[in-house]
Amino acid sequence: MNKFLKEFKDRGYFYQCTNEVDLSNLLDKEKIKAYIGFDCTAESLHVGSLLQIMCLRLLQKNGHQPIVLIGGGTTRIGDPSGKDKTRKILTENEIEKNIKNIKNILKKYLDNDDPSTKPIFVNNYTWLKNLNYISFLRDVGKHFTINRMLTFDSVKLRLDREQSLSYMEFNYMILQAYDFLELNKNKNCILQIGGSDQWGNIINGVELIKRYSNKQVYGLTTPLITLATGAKMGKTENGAIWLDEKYLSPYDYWQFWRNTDDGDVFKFLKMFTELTINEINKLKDNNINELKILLANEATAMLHGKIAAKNSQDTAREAFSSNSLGANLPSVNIDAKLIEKKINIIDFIAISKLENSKSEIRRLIKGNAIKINDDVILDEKFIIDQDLFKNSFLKLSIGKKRHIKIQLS
RNA sequence: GGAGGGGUUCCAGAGCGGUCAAAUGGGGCGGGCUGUAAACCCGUUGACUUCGGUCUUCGAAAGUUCGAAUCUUUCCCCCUCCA
Repeated sequence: MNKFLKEFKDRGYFYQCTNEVDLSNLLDKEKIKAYIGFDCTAESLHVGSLLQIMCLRLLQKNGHQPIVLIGGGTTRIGDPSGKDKTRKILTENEIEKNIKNIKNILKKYLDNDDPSTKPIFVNNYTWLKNLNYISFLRDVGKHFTINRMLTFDSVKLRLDREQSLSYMEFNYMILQAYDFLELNKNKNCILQIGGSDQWGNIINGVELIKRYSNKQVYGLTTPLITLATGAKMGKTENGAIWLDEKYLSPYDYWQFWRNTDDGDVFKFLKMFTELTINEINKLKDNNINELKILLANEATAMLHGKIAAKNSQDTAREAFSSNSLGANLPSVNIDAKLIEKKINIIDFIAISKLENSKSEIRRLIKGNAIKINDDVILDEKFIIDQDLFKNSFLKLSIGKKRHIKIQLS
């Protein structure tokens, strides 16, 4: 089997392929261009897209050139795959802003120097916006039958559940197929990679190119990652695990990986680090918590850099082990004048905006969840005074995992 | 356009004049056990509180009533069937 494909499988990226044997042979013979599309509904990417990003890196490592398609056009329509409801339609400004953010994150992950493998960024709005309806129907639309379109999950599930599907969304798969055709014609792209939920959209592209240009192209999908607990990866109640440090600090990102379920550690080491499969296999007997730290370090370093990863590890050790104050803990500034007024613990936490409901803070206090400098606070009327600040820092803990540095200013 | 069904707290989903800040389940949060894991157990889950209570919630508005998520009227939205 082709080296790229083998690693793709070994790392657990593989779910389905339109024609594995032919693709493998082709990859042995030549360097290709492959594309992955990212939609720009959200302001940033989160770990849910990380597997796709890892695929781009793997392409580059094997000398292939990734095309990153940003769905500026299709985001204006909304992919019905896996959705029960029509998505909210974003404004032009929001979309433009999102595209910029997403691009910046991807650039962090990809090698932008080697001219033969550096990513080609394209935005499908550039071609979709100029489509002429009549000629599009005649040239592209004639290759699709409604009969077949109705059989695709993205459409079928929506109809089966008696959820409405607008004509606009119904067209999504045709537009994505057209993207592939466009990239094939103009960039000689012959492979599309995507999540397993994209399978329908991908084969539509493959078939369209076959009918339109009589060319053979390929599709490859990655599995939907579910956690050992069965939940979907990437979202927590506190929000998504963003890849942008504006939305999630490197420390919190590190913590996300550090808190990986035991059953997912090896899977994630393979998927989200670039340790070789051999190296990973040799780790079988290591302490599971050491492995989680390794995972957190590798994943954080890849995104935020080695220094950030190291800092996060140090901070975590300090925050969790001793009475010391982690230097890199997320910090909050508070006006020194307020402390002079001797405010109580509830107001203190409320002012620092770490919780926005005083009732919630009261509940936390009742539940032994609040600590100041590692001492549990049980008294709602506890007064915060100057003496608690050592070198003008105070360590506030909310629950076992949230440790925050409060700083006087 | 006609006929029916429905909109309840994060979600699902009960309630159908007072005992309702609203059952139950899920999720979340906190605690315990542990390993910053899982499983399990316990608590909690509208806001404010001088911890006595007070205030705002059941699509929107108006009304009936001592009292309404529950009844009436109008309006908005969703779904199903017929045309």
